Amino acid sequence: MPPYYLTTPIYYVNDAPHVGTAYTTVNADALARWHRLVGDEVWFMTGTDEHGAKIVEAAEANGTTPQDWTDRTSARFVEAWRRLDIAYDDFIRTTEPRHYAVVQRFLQRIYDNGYIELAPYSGLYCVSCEDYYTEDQLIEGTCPVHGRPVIEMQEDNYFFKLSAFEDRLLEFYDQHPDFVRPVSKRNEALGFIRGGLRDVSITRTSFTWGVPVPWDSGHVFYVWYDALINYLTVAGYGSDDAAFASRWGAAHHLIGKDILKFHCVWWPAMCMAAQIDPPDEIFVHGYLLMGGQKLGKTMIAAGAAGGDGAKALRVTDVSPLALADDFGVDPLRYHLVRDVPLGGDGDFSYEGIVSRYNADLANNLGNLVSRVTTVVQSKCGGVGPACDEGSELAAVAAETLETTAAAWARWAPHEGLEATWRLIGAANARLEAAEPWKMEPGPAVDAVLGDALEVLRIVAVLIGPAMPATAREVWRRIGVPGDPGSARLPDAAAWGGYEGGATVEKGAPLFPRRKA
RNA sequence: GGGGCUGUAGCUCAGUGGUCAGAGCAGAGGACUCAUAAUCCUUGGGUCGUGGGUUCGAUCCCCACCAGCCCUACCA
Repeated sequence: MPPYYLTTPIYYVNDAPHVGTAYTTVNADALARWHRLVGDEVWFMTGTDEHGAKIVEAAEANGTTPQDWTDRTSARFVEAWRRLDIAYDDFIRTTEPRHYAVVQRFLQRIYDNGYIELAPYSGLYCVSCEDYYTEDQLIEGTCPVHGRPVIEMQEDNYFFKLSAFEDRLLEFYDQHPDFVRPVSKRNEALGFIRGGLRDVSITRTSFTWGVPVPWDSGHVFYVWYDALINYLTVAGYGSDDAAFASRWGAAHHLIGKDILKFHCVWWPAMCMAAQIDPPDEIFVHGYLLMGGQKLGKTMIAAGAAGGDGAKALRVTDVSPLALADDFGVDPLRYHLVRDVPLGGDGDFSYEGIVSRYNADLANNLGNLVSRVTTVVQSKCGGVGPACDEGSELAAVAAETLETTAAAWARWAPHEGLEATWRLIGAANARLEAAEPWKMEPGPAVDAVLGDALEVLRIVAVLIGPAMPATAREVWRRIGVPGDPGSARLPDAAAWGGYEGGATVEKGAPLFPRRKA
């Protein structure tokens, strides 16, 4: 079993999970499940990023300590991912002792290698960004990101000598053409590197909520600088050499485009400085856009505050948990995986979810389950007949498996699902042509319905990564024992798996059609 | 200022230096009634953003322009 180590970004615990973070996490979970399905030895992690001045501020504003505040906010992510059926193997919090140990070990190594040095730094500082700005970067004297006033600050900071890695990074990119995908994002990273790299200030002395710098007790590491290292903590850096050797040789980061620079520029340079390999691959996805606007914390906050009445009120729908309550967990997951190609930006709208839900889930998959189980009741006494080994659908199923698998393998789960749905369409067409509901019970009816049941069995396997609960329910209704999540390709999708003789249940519609 | 991306049927998007530019959804017509007013069949003539250029020939190559988005040192 080839190892496959998949990571999401760790989420900053300043606010609740929103649809954007759910988008990343659900897609990562679906990809992890897909890799398990094809037999990879998957290690899938997510977590929360909990240091920095903003956390200290938020804790104070809420009348509590940073530790208490991060305990509470991190728990909201755990809960959200539980609700959304995220099957991670590890959830890391950057405030955990295991992470402190790895950060200190890793950065001590870089320090010992001579890539970190002390330098005085003074300038205009934004507390929210935790960063300095030059005069001309400011907008009317305020931070260009947050619009907040900056303050005059001076401190001795340790700097990571990022500038020393310009050539080595370019060389690495040259030798690893698939390091960053898609290509458009790789170009962006290359452009950034070619534009010249500045050394990065990586420590702070103005507060203590961070990982202490091991060689200088007055400093803590800057939050981003400790955050990236979480991937190593989970992989077992310095604590489990066997796990680390396996996982770090197969590390795949899924990230949003906003943090491209840290992952595609800083991170490989940090790895080089510490004499380990950079990760295998970084896949950069786009944003969900809503009415052309970035859908994020800021927008949610603005909406909650009032603003433009009708639109602002829809903000509650934008909570992934609210959407899950409304549509169901699997339909939400399906929408997040199916409707937006990973890599580009995508539109996110209530109408879009409803439209996709009705077309794919209610009319096609759900309705197919209903009609097949109904006819099995009336023509086969509720017992599912075996499929026909020589069915014309066997070839369609084989082609579907091939196309679906190829798509998932290249980070195109939306195309994978699209391909899977063609098999559902073929089954519907086949029923229409054969009209088993008009036939007398017998071998001919059995063959047609057995084939339809076999399609449902295979479809359940293939949709499992995106909709695990639905996959289980389909198997249960058609009488297939076990959990499709434990199935392994390609065997599980080979034609002929539906043996017949099982009790088929006609239940309520899987996905009741929604009114637009 | 610099860099990157996008602009293709009502909507969301595929796509290729050359026979009629494609899919899904929506819409239209028909069939059917097992099924969740579902399904199946038929139906898409859209200046492939605008103007040039290269070429025997471009939607796809080059240039300019227009429109929109993003990055330019810390919100997935």
